Amino acid sequence: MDPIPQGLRERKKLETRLALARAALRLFEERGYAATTIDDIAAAANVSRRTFFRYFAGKDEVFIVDPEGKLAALHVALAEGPPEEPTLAALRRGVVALASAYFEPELVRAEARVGPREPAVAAAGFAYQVQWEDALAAEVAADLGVDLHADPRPRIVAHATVAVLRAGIAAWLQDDARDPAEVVADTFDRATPALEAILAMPTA
Amino acid sequence: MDPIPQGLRERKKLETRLALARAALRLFEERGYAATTIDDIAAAANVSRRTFFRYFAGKDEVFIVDPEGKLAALHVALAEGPPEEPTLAALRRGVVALASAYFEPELVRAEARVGPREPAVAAAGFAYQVQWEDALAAEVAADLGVDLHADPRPRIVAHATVAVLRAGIAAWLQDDARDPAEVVADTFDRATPALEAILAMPTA
DNA sequence: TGCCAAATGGCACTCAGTAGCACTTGACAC
DNA sequence: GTGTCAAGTGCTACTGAGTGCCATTTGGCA
Repeated sequence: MDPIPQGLRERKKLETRLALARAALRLFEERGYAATTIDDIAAAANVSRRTFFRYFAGKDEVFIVDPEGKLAALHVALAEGPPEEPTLAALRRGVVALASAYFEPELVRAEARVGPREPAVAAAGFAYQVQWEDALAAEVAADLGVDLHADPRPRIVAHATVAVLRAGIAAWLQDDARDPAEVVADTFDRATPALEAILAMPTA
Repeated sequence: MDPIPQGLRERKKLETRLALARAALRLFEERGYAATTIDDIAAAANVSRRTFFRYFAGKDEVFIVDPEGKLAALHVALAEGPPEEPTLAALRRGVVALASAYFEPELVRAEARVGPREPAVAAAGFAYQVQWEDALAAEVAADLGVDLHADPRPRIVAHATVAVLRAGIAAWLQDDARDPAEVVADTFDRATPALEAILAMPTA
């Protein structure tokens, strides 16, 4: 999210979103995910149940902000390079874009705390990750000029790239001081030889 | 699933499961996922709504069979090698086990047809994939003697390995004639140099 | 100050998912 | 065969997720 929202309206929205997420985090840890209703979360955040759904798509996505915007940012990042650039350069821009776009540290930390104990929360986050993998795989397939269904390399390198992103975020969680995009970029650079080896895989 | 269930009871169970999955596949394609209720599916399969939930955990998992059993099979496969074997040997056994255990071609094809159009169905399948990635990552971390949260390699190689599995299944979908486990094993073998390159990643 | 649009709250509704209990039907011993 | 047991099933009732609609409030702006 923007670090300093413009008007009062935008500031209040951010405040409401964080209040809902904080309430959910607290309640999930106090009594568990299943035992917490959306009514509970909304009441704890002093808004109506109806408002909860105006901020989040569901109980399992209460730590996820604007997934459509993130996917759009990924697509933009993949498309904005020069036509002749190496395949990996586009992937690097993609993961860095995901790590910077709309990055809300408090929600990332909340998901990292609740996710391991509540599979539904982890699965919700993972569902969007699949879209990133699809976008990355399509980019690689187009770049190599191969069929996504016949050649395994685009999918494998896409999965590995998302794993790099997740590993980078995990490293950032251990060390808040650095910028998440920078940590992810570092991780990607160290993984580059491995990603190149995937692209060098024999195709048949 | 077992190709030839033992008694009448077991055969009827398999029949009911497939009837539900077939009805769901047909209805999803006819009128879409959201417009299909579980009542519709159960009615089309001539069972009660209550029975549907005795076979599947939810509408989004109507093509998924016994995920706990698959995860257990993975853990068994990872554990059964000799202590000194190479890390990749255990991973190979793991994905081959996943490709063979409880493999029901009709349901795999159904999920492949509906998944791309219905994100909820795809997400349900991928949710279990996360557990496999966790298991594989833990295996690799233990094998390398490193911390899963500090060293990115276990997660990246685990993601890539699951991508190999998915790519193998995708290849099998294009060519039913071969055994799925065999196709996955082939894909894994071609990816081996790339997986080794991931393990060779600099750690800091 | 007054208008407009965004945001919210409340209500009513559908449907997913669960619990409990009664009933039916394979499996198996005799 | 016959009886017994357990697995599987149907039915009913309930909670809670998620949505559509409309009235009300509130911030942005002329």
